[in-house]
Amino acid sequence: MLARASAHTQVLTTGFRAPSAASRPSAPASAAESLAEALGLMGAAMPFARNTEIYGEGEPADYLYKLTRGAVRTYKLLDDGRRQIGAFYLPGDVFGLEIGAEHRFAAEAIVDSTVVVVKRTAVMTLADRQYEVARELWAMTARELAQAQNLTLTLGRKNAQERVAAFLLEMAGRSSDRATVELPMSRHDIADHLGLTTETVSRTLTQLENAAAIVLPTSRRVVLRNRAALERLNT
Amino acid sequence: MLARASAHTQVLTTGFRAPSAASRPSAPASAAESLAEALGLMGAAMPFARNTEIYGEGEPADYLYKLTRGAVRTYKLLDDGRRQIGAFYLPGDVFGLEIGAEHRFAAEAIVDSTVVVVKRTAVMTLADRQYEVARELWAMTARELAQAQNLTLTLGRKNAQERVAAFLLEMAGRSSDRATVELPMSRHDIADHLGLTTETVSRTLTQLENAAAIVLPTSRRVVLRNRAALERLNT
DNA sequence: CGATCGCTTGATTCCGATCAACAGGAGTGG
DNA sequence: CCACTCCTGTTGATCGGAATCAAGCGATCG
Repeated sequence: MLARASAHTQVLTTGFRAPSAASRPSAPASAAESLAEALGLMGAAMPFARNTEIYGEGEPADYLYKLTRGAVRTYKLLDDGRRQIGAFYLPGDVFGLEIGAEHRFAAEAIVDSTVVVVKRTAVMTLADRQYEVARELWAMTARELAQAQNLTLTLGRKNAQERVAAFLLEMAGRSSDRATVELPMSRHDIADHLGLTTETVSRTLTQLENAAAIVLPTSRRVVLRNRAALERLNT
Repeated sequence: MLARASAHTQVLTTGFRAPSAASRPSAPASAAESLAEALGLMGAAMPFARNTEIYGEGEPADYLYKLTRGAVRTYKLLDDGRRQIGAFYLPGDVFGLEIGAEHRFAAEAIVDSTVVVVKRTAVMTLADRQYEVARELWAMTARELAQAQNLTLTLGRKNAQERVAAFLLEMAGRSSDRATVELPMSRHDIADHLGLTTETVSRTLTQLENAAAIVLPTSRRVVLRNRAALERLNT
């Protein structure tokens, strides 16, 4: 990512002003809870086209990212091309936060997206001064940990139906409309997140529709018709 | 865990003295790196017999734990008894650190073990005052995250041989002797960590032995004979 | 308008699960 | 001390769920 690296630098040196928004009294709830929001004011918005890389695995983690439009996947590859998608990010989510020097996953835009790019040193400087910021960075890592640990249970011990049900419920929990899920990602992406194949994801969604648990108005829109049935699969 | 809870309270109120060891100049390397060591001085040692619970999933996370002898597993259960072991802990490891109010996994002693139990509020108070402590708590969570994320790749995309090879290499990396691994846990535990069955773990170890990648002097001792072969399976 | 991509469905294969038996060892109680 | 049981691990036979191989259908795009 050579061209993009310089693009980062450029927008950041012109656009970055460290407004220290987390300390403003007008911030919502607590200062800590607003860190994700404050990050949106600390960096510069950058567009990424569909299927383009935001950063690669092993690259220096000099920035963190807040998604404001679109959708992002993070993933690891085995050398023969097998892929594990660690997480999907939706608008409002922060990703790319590392404590080490390098990104442990690669990140790509799933659809055309806009990302606010924030220099890590700026955030760390803030954390040095304000305990609430340091605490919130820790909390972000802890939330990612909880999510990764839940995924290990899904991948280690659930069958295809249970995996897909868990995925739909998780996506529903993150959407504004609790009952309708818009899927920005392909069946292949879902498969690579759930440790399945495209065909199995497709078949399983069809099964769930036949069982009246969901409706598929289009392939990228899922209506949860019988949430209890899905939750029964989820435990 | 009623009897145990009061036991915790008792030993802690008598034994806890907050020596603030992390700030002593005699600490090894950096103050931050010695937090795990300092924890050993902040709590009271408690013995746990083989297969006994240290804490349950969903219990209040009022303590964190440093293992000084034995081995520990943390796990989640599905309601029909399927189990996913999130991690194994060996002497020197810290576990049970949460940012939320509750333990997200249960913890059990695999063999007779000794654990130093530290009140979380004591550590958090220290973190409020010393940036290095807060930073090290964050780093501990980040290390657990990295480990959980690596496990998702294993569980989502690797076959049985690759899973077992990854497990052996990870255990070898944590043992003093790089080439010999002592396994405190049963085949069943390994299976529940790797998303396999007891039989498949056993068969796979036999295959690896037949392929001259390992030797099994006893069922609980593994000698890595051809590390390159294992690493070829690991990527 | 042809080509490519994403999705679905069908047929078949295969890896690991399941079911089953047995051996060795540790612990227990007589 | 021995007889017994229980637990752990290994190996064999069979099964089954998801992967693989294959085909076809729209929708999108150059």
